[in-house]
Amino acid sequence: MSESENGKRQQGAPATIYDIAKLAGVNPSTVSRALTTPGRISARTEAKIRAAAAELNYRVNPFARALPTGRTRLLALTIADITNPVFFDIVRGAEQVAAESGYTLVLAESQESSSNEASALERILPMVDGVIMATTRLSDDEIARLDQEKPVVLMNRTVDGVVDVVPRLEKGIIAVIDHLVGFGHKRLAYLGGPTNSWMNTKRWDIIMKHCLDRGLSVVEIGPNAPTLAAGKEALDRVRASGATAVIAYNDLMAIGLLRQAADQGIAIPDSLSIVGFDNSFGSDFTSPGLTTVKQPLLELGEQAVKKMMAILDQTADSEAVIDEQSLETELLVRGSTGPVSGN
Amino acid sequence: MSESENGKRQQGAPATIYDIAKLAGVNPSTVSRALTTPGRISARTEAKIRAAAAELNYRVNPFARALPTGRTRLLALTIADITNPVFFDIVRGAEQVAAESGYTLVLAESQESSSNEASALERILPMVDGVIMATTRLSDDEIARLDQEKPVVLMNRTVDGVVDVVPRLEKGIIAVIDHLVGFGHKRLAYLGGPTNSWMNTKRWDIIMKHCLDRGLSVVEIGPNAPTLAAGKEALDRVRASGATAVIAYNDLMAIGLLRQAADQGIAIPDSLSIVGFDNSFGSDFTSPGLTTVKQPLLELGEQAVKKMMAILDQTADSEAVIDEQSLETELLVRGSTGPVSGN
DNA sequence: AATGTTTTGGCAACCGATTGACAAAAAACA
DNA sequence: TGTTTTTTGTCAATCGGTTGCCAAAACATT
Repeated sequence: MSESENGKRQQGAPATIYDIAKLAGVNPSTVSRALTTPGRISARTEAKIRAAAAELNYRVNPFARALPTGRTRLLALTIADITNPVFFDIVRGAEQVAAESGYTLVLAESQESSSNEASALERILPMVDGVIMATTRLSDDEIARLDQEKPVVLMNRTVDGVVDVVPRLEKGIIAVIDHLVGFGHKRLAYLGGPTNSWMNTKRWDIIMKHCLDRGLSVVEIGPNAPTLAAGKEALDRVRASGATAVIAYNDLMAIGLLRQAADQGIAIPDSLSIVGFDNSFGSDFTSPGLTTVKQPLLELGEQAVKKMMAILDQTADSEAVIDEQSLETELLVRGSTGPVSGN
Repeated sequence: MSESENGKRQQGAPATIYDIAKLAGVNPSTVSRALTTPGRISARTEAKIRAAAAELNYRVNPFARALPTGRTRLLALTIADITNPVFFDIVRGAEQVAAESGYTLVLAESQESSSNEASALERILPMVDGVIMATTRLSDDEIARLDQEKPVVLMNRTVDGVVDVVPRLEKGIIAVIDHLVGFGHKRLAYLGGPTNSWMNTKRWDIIMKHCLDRGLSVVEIGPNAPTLAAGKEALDRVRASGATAVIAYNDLMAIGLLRQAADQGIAIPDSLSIVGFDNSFGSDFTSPGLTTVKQPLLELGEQAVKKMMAILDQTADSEAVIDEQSLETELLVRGSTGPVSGN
């Protein structure tokens, strides 16, 4: 912050194709063709133009390009709460695939509020080519309507008519339940997440079904916010339920339980087995580490963007890419589960 | 994915000011004025136009607007590694202030690589009004050059002539050292971060200075990647150094030390006191919780965007906003530090 | 009623690219 | 050499807004 502060900061206005045209002695449209339609212009002229472009340090103006083409190469990614580490790998996977294809991600955080989400989307929608919803609190109707305007890819949720990426839950959940049964648990609890979370309902349904099949008793405790604090608060209710093992809606809540138990001097897993969902960042920070149903988060993000690309530039194999559902959940055993002890 | 799949997904092309003009029976330029320059157009006409706009569900095309004005209301935020939870609150704080002012953030992750960072910026630069660098691996020169093209606000780093937001480190660091001295520690270690991190050098310099002042011995162990894994790996070196307390470059590394110690059955803080930096997400997941030098991360993000706004729309108090440096670090004591025990 | 002043809205150029249509130049063929 | 075909580059319209300039309309003043 010195002398240079006063007045304009950027002097050299960025070069345009008109500048290049002048320098190379051709028409602007020739420049455009040389740069975007390889082969359309003779090699000699193209080389001359590229040299001029390089000399002027030219970069296309994405807006000027977006205007006639309608394509911005921008993708919206909506998440409920950036403070939730599940999004780490989702975002990273999405980022990577997007960058490879020359797309850029714009993050829209809703902070768990559907009105926030709607207004953020309102703002971004006109400038993106599509919307990827990692976690959305919007209703099915709103999502379907959105999909009318711009292509949508949903993660971890299904809405009729909308493309989605949903890892199969069954495998992981069956493995957890078998794991707990193997330790002698007979009374389970499910610590539920937010009401308007599609995934929450789904997880509970499948858990309940498989507990019934095996003659285990299971109760749902909730709904709760999907946060560390909510997990802490819920510990008393979980213990009161008489369950010897609890499966939480996500890792954050499970860690909350774990932390609260530590504070109260309750031994984990001796007095209570705890399982989370997602294997998100931090689930191995605790002592003991958290047993969890791992989601392929990185792949989730990757596949969502791949599907979006398939929708956007319809190629031969688009159909196949869009219909692919290859992701699975799996059990990851750490120290927070163990044999039921005589209580 | 049903009947509606085939062919176009979006039918109703978004409304333009021309559509509104036709519906309201006025000239397109009048529509533009009515919508952007309140007061320029008579109340009656404006009302008519707004009604028409509402009826057509009109939203400005940001690109069409950006073309003549050169302002996109998009801000780039560069971070080194989205997997690092320090960014949670930074991003959230930045997001919030940006959204209030009608700006949208575009995240650019460099994954700790300066070439990645450069290429991501290359892609985004033409479409943003400014760049906020939360953690950058670029050199001073590169940053200064960037600032020539588009306004830059730096976080946690200082480059001559570039606007920055840097919390004062002294207060927090002095408090830690006094805290450790109070517990009887005489031999400290600093577990260093990456070489090209400005902040790493800064932290080490200040720690060293104050240790010297108090006649404590201190060694730097590093450089290291700023990751959990690097922290784990470093434990042996830390113990070999004979230090009774270690201050890590960031919380992630400190947690790595903590986890590794737990795995090896080394009691914390009895055998070794551990301190982190940042108070980032997850630093209270561990047992014991991590003592850390807390950074005002949310405010950091907020203030960075505020400064950017001040640069972008020069108002009366811009100077004051840009020059403000009010943030402080402070000590947050949890369980990972304690009295030195006879070893 | 005549004149002056302020409001209000329209015209047209412009931002920086893309692209269909076409003419000039070059190459291929007879 | 003359004709046809292909290649190459130019012209001009277009995307959807913004904005300086100007004329018409409304209002105020004498």
